[in-house]
Amino acid sequence: MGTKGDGNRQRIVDAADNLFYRRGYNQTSFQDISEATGIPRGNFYYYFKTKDEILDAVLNTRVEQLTGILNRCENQTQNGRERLLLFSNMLEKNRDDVIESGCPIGTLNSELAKGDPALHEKSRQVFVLLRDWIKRQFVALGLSNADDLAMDLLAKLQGITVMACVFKDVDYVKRSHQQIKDWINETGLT
Amino acid sequence: MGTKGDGNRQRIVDAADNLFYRRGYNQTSFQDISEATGIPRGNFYYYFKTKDEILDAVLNTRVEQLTGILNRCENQTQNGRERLLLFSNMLEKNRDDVIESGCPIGTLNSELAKGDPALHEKSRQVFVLLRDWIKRQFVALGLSNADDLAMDLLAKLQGITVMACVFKDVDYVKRSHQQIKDWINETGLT
DNA sequence: GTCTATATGTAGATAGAC
DNA sequence: GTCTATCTACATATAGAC
Repeated sequence: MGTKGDGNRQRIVDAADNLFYRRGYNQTSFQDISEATGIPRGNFYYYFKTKDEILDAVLNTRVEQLTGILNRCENQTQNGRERLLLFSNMLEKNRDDVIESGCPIGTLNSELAKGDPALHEKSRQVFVLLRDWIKRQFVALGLSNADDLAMDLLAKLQGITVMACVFKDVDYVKRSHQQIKDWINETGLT
Repeated sequence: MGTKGDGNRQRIVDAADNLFYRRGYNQTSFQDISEATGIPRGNFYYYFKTKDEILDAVLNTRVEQLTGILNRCENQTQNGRERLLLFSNMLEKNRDDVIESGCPIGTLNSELAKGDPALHEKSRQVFVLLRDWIKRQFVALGLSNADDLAMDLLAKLQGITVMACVFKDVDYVKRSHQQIKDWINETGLT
């Protein structure tokens, strides 16, 4: 509700978002975020009581960003298949980051799965959002196994990002994204 | 080369292997390993100079274990397709652990990708071993795009493990492993 | 609201007695 | 070879001046 500090609060969240992705949550210290923003460590506690609360804010931001992406896909076409292709194309733009650091939500989820279950649950919500949106597109195509297909598409995307990060192979990523698009175009056709 | 301490050394490696999988490398402390083994912290430095050396020993153990698994698959049949199915069946047995903590080599790779490149490179070698073995089975089937198919199979497996760990859904894992087996059986048939 | 100084805990790593 | 005591660095978190 404040007016002045909100800018600083968002700068902390944005820097944390980036660092949690590139170095991981546990390996990102307050000092790292402080150096990235120029805001002193002690000041963080004016906006957040704990590091967990920063993570919570980061995940909220990611949900908002993903919602924006999905809304843009929805606004461009009414056809479920075309929406899925648009979404796939948007992911493809992050190719270089994926090769370097993996999928932002996938790797964060893997990391948090090994620690506090409450944190893991929060990170899972980003996947829930995405799964439901993909499912709705398949439902719009009249497919009865829409939820299974949503899981399959997510698994394909996650599999590619893991392998991309392991082997750092641009050509592999290009080829695999084409396979994804082919699969979207074929799926559910008689 | 010693005679007495080798048992303790292996106990440290085995406990670290398990903890690195369930909690992650960075989140596993010497105290954790100490409590798991009953061996005092300070004693570790008789066997390993740094924590990185423990990781190195763990990765060597994993390479050996994986080599053993692959050899067993090779000894049971000469047919590449059947070997791949045997391997897939072996992975399926780890279903509960995968749901809880993900793929041992996949999640470790994701974690190490965000830190020291030298550590990441070591963990990548486990994937290289696996990729080459799968490739050889496709080559034995006379398929010219064997390496691409090996990457595709690895991506499928990794995608399933990520989603399994995110959503903790046993039925999803069962269904997906059946898809893998179907794919292995179809691939390369005219 | 902002910043410095500091409290408290724990990490990896070392020294040296036995 | 084994173990205890300890060093140094850095983590999250707090207190309080401005």
